[in-house]
Amino acid sequence: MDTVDFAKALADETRQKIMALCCCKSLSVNEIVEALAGVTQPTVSHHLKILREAGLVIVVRRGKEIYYTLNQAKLAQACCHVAGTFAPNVEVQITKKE
Amino acid sequence: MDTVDFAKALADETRQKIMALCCCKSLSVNEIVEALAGVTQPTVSHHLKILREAGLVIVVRRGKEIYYTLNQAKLAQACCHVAGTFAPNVEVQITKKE
DNA sequence: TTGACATATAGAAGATTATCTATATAATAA
DNA sequence: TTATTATATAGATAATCTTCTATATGTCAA
Repeated sequence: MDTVDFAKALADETRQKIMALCCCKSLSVNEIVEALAGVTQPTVSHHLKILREAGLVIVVRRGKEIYYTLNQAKLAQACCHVAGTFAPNVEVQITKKE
Repeated sequence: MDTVDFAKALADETRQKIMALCCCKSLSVNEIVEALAGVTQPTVSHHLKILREAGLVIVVRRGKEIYYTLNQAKLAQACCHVAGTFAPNVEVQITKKE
């Protein structure tokens, strides 16, 4: 992924809250809306779209609900790519996966 | 550093060009302006201010000129922090420094 | 001190983004 | 099919950000 697109996807507080929420579990849009408290459903959908287009979330439909999960591997990879691009003298690596 | 501030500092194409330019060498503001070609000096100064406030550049004055260098260590550290925050199941580490 | 050069800051204009309300689309249940 | 629930999209508004021009500040040399 392009480093500018990646940085832009990260560069919003609400989006980072959403990322933190669904980084380790699958949440439906409504669950995210409830967890955020103070943000409307269309706003959450808007942010999810940006994360989706950046390839940072995994999307699964189950019945009426759509579940979002942060793609940790993709995110870690993008972080390493940024470090590799702008800090070539520092070795940043993914050392272990689960 | 806050992950939102870090992401915002990265989230601009011109800023990333500046980062790439002075990631491995010290450049004066005018040298950056010349290298960018198409961006005015005040615009460059504006972006350098944002990078400075994010702690991502090292600033040294030599005579009339002010030299900027990207702080690779800080940048790599911030990348690892982002990965650690949002991808806790992936191990991203600084494995070697120079 | 004055002039020249390098960089920063102020303020305005235009572009992009975040957010809202209203509404459309999709899936399910009755 | 119709009603209900879940999510997405459209369009408007406000805030934020990028960029410019004009100007101020800082440094050095004459």
